[in-house]
Amino acid sequence: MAGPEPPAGTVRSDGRAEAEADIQAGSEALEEPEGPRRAGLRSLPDARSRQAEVTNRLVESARELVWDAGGPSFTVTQVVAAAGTSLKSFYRCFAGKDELLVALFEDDARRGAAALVSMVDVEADPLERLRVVVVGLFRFLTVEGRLPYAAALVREHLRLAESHPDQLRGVLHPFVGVFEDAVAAGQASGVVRAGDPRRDARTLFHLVLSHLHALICHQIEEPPTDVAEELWAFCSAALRP
Amino acid sequence: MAGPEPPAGTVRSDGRAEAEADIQAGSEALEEPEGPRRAGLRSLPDARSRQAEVTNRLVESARELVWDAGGPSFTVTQVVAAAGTSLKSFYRCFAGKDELLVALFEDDARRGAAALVSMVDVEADPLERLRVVVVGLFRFLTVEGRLPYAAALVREHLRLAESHPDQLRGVLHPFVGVFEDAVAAGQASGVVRAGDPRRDARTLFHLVLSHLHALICHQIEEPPTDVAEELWAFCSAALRP
DNA sequence: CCGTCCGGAGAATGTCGTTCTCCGCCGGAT
DNA sequence: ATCCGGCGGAGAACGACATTCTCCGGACGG
Repeated sequence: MAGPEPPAGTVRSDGRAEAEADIQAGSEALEEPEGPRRAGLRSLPDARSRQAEVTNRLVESARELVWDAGGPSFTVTQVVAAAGTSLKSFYRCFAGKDELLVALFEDDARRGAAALVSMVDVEADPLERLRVVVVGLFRFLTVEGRLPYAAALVREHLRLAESHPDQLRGVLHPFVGVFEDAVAAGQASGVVRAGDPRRDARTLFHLVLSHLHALICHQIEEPPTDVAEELWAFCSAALRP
Repeated sequence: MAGPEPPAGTVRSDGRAEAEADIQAGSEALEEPEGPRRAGLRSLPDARSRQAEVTNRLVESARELVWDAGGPSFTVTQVVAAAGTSLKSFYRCFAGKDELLVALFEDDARRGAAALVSMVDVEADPLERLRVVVVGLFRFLTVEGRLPYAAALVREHLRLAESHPDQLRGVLHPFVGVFEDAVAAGQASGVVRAGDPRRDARTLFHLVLSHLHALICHQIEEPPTDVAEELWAFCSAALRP
């Protein structure tokens, strides 16, 4: 995964894939020129791809553990056991547990944003598109057993935003980007009041996460579908011209 | 403010008394009747007040540690050292570190809500009162060096909301109550659209916290005052009839 | 003065993240 | 084929903490 550009996301053919370079710390030694000087090593590319392979397996295992433990309560030892590798390898791939979580969230943000985009693209009306972004993200995170997983994401995301602010900004960018595009499009077609699209996007995003969290903590008793609609009612009122 | 609850606004110099019953687990033995059976003990009331005293000192020490460490990174050992008591006493007062945090937040919520109410009460116009609630809470939490403290509050509040949902609901009730009152008053005088005041109150509250957190994590670069005004612009748009 | 209970000091335990050590193994050099 | 150097696995060691447990002194009713 350290390579210049794995096809990983395929989200949008445009940008927003470059966050990767920032995400993985701990692989600083990799970019030195593989000139004839170091010819004696086992092929560098092999080492890279093996490491990328391990990294992916670690992230996958972490995802599963978070999924069915309903939180990042998993231990590093569990992750490496599930990934069939060793602690040493883990710490060669990530600077620590938090870095793994960041990588996991980055992966999820990419997937989620892709899913969201595909939900939005079937709509033509700008306002309807915006609605689908808000409600769609909410629904995407509340389907079936994904709720506890989403809870972990919401909670840890706040913690990580404080300890790794720069990386987190990059991680959430795909999501916020989708919101931002939708808001900007709404403004362009006059169905959304003027304003900084990025700020509004961030606000909407936080609103979705807040409601999600409230739902998880049983501070709200209504069914998710209703919550989603009420959320959208609030947002659309706030954004109407 | 929801029915049975004491008026959130008044800080009640007594305060704190009945909350203890909920907060401190681990003192099950205290409520047995002090009949002649157990006459041989040192006076029960004394024991209670001494314990309450210790509880207060622990909470105070925790507040200071959170304050100048900028987070709940303090250790239990530090708290008891600062409070001049022992681990044993700590665990007699609280079931664990989290319970202490809950008690701390409860205390702060009461103080903050009181401060908020006194800020609001100088205004007469319902919409203006609502504005002061939103902007006032924001400002209250961003003054001077309170920001890191507020950060800890926001972050841990989410974590605790998952592990102690019932207690947290009670803890935040004072705050949300102030919002709820303001929203309801706004509805009554027609400056706020119809809707469930409690839900809207919760949404506004979460919006304030989200913006606060964004500010803390440097996801927003503007000065706090501007953020507060933009926040209110969003909220007032969402709530206008 | 005595037994009893309270509460302090702090040692012991268990869990984790993180680091460190040892060692087998594989590919290339000789 | 044999030797060598480093990669990676297994997992022990370490350090921080929360939480529990043990011991002990001292106060207080009898």
